[in-house]
Amino acid sequence: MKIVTRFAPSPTGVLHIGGARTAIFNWLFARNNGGNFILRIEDTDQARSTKESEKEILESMKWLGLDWDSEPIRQSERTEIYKEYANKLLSEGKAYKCYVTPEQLQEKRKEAQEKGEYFKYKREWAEIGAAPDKPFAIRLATEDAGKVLVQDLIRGNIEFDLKEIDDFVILRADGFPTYNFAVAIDDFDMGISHVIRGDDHLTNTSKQILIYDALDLGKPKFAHVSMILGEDKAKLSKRHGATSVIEYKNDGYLPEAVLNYLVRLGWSFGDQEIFTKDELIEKFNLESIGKSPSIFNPEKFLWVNSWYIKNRPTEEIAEKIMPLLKERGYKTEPDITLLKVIKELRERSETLNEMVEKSSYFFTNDFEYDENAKNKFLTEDMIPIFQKVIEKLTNLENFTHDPIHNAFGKVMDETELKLGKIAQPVRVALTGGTKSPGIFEVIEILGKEKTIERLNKATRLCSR
RNA sequence: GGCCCCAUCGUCUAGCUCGGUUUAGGACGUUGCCCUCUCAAGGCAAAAACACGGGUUCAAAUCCCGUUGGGGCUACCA
Repeated sequence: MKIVTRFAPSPTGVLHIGGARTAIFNWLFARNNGGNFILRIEDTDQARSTKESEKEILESMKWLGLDWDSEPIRQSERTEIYKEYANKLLSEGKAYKCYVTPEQLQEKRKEAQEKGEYFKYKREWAEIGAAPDKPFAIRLATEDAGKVLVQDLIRGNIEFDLKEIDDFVILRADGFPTYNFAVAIDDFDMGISHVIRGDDHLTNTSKQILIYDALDLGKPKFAHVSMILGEDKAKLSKRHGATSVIEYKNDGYLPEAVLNYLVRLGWSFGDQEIFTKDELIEKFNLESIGKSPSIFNPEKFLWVNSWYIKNRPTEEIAEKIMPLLKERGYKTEPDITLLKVIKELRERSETLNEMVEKSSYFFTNDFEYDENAKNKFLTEDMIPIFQKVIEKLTNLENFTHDPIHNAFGKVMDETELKLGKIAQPVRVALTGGTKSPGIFEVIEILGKEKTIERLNKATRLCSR
């Protein structure tokens, strides 16, 4: 059997963390089995669906490296297909027209709730307000007793009692299918072999099975994954901070890190934490997906990202960081200097954005001096020492790490000061603060001209 | 409320399918130490969990039942 999976977002917002993980699981399962991965846009809710949102979801998918086979399919363009199936059910008496308006139903529902009663749609209401020209919805005629069995690859067999299930609407008065109907039809029509989705759809699955049985269609296999929760164990939402893929992209996360972190939320492979994309494709399986919900942990996510910041090729980091540098007005090219800056800063940054923030003094002379650092380290007694450093560095022909180190050694000998006593003030002079890569590395990257210039400026700041 | 799902360190998880090999392993975070020109990175170490109660069994984190807790669904939304 050909493995075909799908990701079916509704274009009513951004691609969020939970949706992204569902997409990743489906994509991985398809790729692992040499199958197809299909993207289906569930835009049957005309009021809430937007093109912009669809575009953004597609962009997020591309950014994550989740490629799909064949063109994305939009449910809004398939209404005729749904109608056909609905009519088939109608003609077979497995579905019927219902003229009760949503408003009338809302009222009945409210009444029942006020009496503390369980609300269930009753078939005899269907004809209320019936007239030849009145709009109607189509409902599936379901049995009153019996069970529906959901066979889940992750959770095993789950039974739902039919007395809990309404004659639910499959085709709305506006001619659009409801979610459950469109999904069932599409999954069949598109030859989906495995439906991997959040367990918030478990009850929907029972309804979809009812549709398949009424139509006598073959069913896909189902795998319901537990949801991703926020730190307070509530469903992940905006108030838990960033929840969309795009936000993480904008915050300086790498797509590999997002992929890696999310796939490990609910799935594992022994003790392994870091996976390349190829490894994931090779190792991913449904059996190792856990049943319990997982809590989204920003700290671990940050750690995964910092791992990729440290380990991705320098050229790749350079390419990604250049637009960010440009935004700040730092003219830069992918030259040796940028590569050196990245080499030093990647050990100290958890995100690309942080790396940019920490790199300003490499690209501009116009950086701020930290007030405390200035007061503590740029003091009058430093003037002769800075002069010695300037003197030794000026004489250097080969302005690289080791000669610079030697130059400092000479200053240490002559002043009888320890390196720390010299390096820290120099650091403040060159970077404006007390935290930076190793001082010899900083000096090498800055080059002779800028280093001397800044030491001179610092000397002036010392004499106040 | 009803129905459904879930339950190992604070968090992600290994182990559970096929009960003994477990003083329950790894990772993030936390704390301490080492390294050290600062900050990091790195190394080493520590604290930290089988929700509870019953069974079954010679033996249970592993199997069964219940309780509790958490989550989801309960629309002519998806």
